[in-house]
Amino acid sequence: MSRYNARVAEAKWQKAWDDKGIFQTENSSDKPKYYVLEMFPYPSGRIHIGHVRNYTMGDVLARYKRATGHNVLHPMGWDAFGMPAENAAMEKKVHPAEWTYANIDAMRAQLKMIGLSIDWSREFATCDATYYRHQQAIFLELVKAGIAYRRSAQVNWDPVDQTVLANEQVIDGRGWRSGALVEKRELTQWFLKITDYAQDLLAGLESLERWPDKVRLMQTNWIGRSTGVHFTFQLSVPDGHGAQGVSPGTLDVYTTRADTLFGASFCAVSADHPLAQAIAEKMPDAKAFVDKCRQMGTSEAALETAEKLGFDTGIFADHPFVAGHKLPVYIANFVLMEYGTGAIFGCPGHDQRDLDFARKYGLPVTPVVLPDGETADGFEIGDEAFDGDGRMINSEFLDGMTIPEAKKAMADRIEKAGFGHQTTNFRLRDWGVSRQRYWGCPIPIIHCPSCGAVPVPDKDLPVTLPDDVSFDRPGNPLERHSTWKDVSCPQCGGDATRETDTLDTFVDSSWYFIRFCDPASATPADAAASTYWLPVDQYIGGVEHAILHLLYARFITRALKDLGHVAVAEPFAGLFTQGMVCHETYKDKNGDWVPAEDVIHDGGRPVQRDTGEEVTVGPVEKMSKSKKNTIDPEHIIDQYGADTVRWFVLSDTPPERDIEWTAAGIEGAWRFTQRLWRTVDDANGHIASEEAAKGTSDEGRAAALRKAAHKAIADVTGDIEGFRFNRAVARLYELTSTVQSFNGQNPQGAAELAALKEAAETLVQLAAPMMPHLAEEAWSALGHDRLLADTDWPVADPDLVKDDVIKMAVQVNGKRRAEIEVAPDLGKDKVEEIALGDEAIKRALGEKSPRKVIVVPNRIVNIVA
RNA sequence: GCCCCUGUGGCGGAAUUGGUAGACGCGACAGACUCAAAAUCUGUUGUCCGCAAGGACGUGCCUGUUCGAGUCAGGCCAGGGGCACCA
Repeated sequence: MSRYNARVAEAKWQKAWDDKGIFQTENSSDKPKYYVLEMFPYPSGRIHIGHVRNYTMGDVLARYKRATGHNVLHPMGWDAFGMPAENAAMEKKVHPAEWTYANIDAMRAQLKMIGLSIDWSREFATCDATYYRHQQAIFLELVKAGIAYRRSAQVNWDPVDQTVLANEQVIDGRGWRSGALVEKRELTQWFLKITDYAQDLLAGLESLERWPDKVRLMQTNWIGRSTGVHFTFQLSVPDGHGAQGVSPGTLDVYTTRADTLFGASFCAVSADHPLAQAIAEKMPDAKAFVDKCRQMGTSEAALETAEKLGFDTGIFADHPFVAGHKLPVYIANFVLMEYGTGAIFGCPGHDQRDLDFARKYGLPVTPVVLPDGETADGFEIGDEAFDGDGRMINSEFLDGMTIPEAKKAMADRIEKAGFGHQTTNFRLRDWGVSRQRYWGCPIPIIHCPSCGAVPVPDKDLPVTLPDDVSFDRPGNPLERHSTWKDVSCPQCGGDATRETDTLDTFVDSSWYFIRFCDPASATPADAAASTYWLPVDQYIGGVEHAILHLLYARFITRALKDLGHVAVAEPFAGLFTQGMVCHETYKDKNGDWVPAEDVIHDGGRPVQRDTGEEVTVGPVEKMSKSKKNTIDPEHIIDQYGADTVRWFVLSDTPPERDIEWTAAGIEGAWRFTQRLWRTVDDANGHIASEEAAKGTSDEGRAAALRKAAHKAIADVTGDIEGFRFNRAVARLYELTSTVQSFNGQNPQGAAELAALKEAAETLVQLAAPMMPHLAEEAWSALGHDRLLADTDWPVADPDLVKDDVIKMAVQVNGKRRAEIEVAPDLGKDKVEEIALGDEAIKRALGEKSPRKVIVVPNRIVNIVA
């Protein structure tokens, strides 16, 4: 009996695939095309288990599709721009490009160890000038089309480090390095008009049938289409008010609950609203409040969880339908300038946030919707606003209406009176793409004092990043790089400066899948290649990208379609979102994190490998560097081989769910690797035995084995198609056990040996997408010269997949009392007869007689007595 | 705070989508092989009552719909993901 040597076999078969170039793909074929893509990695330096899981899933699918006669595109590249490279530059004094390309080399080598069926000839990194050259061209086309534009927007500003901070770099309102209080600062920045596509992006979701419902729902909510009313309040400024003369006299609001207008008790405007700005200029305490709002984070979560604060401006808004009813106008920290008009009216009775605000500032609370079943007399709002269904009260001409009726009636009345109109509003905001950083795609614009923002002429593209930069000072090195920055204007020839902002890395990842179709194309997208390959048939990646990356990619693809670059509007026909990889966390007696790879189990106690000191086991969390609970796949592959690691990440846990990495789990996968090899090896011994060939077969046993093999083909095929890899794994465990026990029963004769050969080959073929190296080795051992990677997928014989007899449970009043065996698709009457004749059922029924018998064919019988 | 997801034995999970809850694996226990250990093989393994036959309970919690609910509806609880400059 031979033992499987993963190290030798894996190197051997990787070379065999490579030498024949079988994973290199042509841009045309008689076969149907299939484009499988996993979200490309950020080159952080090391592959982590999450990558292995992601790429293994894609590889299973790619290999399966190849075997089922598809022309498969399965490429790999690098999402290579971003902040970590600049952080490394600051901390380790290494150039971002050098750091990034070294990481790519290291990670490419690691990925190749996994044995992925990737067409490496199409590889590129987004930081390659050959890639971002085309991104710059696309950007200029977007400028020309009016999709890219400039406007002022706020950023997080660290006054000590003199730099813009990402939201994740703001911790409790302070800069992560300097600890200084973060300010908001206005900068002129580039935006992409994704809002022009809001309705389109929303409608397109309906066609994405092979996307998870939850992702479509999240995007729907993110786009946030609502219908409501936009209308104008008349403002009155009391005599002697500090803001005398600055008020524009009116205030525009947007509401989705026009029906509750009679319950309004205040108005509120954002601190960034022009009215708030105007008042702040005249009133010092208003300015103090606005400044305070400015110190809050820019993230929505920070705004929503912050204490709701307001500043009473002393100005009033006149209620449009109640003469003399004046609503105080507040500046409030929870009103977003970005949404609607940046101003609202508050109806505390029916909105929890408004209610909290009203209670805090002593404003009246008038219920205007009466819950069904309540009486108007004495109905009051307590601590909870009522946002359910009901009928209007206290609302004059709306009284007695349902909420939808009242919304319509109020909108009609406002339109007729001429101070407002019904409108559709989106929560989606335009996409700010300017980043004040070096390590990104330069924005190909030249700012000229006389010509304005001038596009860099196409012949001058790409605008490449200068290499000679230093990170010893804070801020963007491009801004102080005069030989790069100072240029002459392409239009007038006068002195001008380059745009020093670079593009958001989400732009890089919004069209890379198009570039893979033909990475050498002289245009951003080769028409023939992209028409052939797009859309991506199956995209696979983390659910954390469910909104931003996927929405931006859908948007850019639509824009490129409108610009004539691609033929499709939707880039990803199928989407699968995988779960994360988690691991236990460990701390030492000082409460410091202990690296998971340094922890061993000594007699059940977790201890540090070197010191033997006991560690405390913390919760199972997503693998992260900060918690030191990462496992380096390279170490595991060295120890067990790639197939074992691939098998583990596919086993047990459904792909969409989080998986926990455990030492026991990888051990179990390793034992199975050896068991599978042994099973095929043993089978081979029987098949080759001249002695066994002379014996006489038990036809029944041979037939049963064939049946098991063909059922496995049907099951595993369905499981791979349906992304149920964990179940495919379970089916392969079963088939292995079946073949193994057949081996143990001394098979002989033509029929048994033929069945055994078929079953062993089937087992190897079905395992191949998951354990490609071992499968090739076993396939070769079974006497095949042709590569398994080039062999067709087995086909199940429908006659062998069918059951001969079906076990049906029989229930009495919903409780299982017996099991009967019947022929498949036996008539209901017959089944009922057999069920009622069963001894256990007679006993269970006792004195009672059946009142009703429900027979679900091939499933269950329920007797109601 | 808002949006989305998840919750089943000691553990990972399965359940043909409303029809026998616990497939398959891990762990544990018992046995075989071995001088011994490892490896391997065989068997048992949701909980409770019972010698057994058998019975009761059981899918985070509560309520409901149904002949029948892990699955559907309503209300909670707990954990996770996203929230627009992390990728």
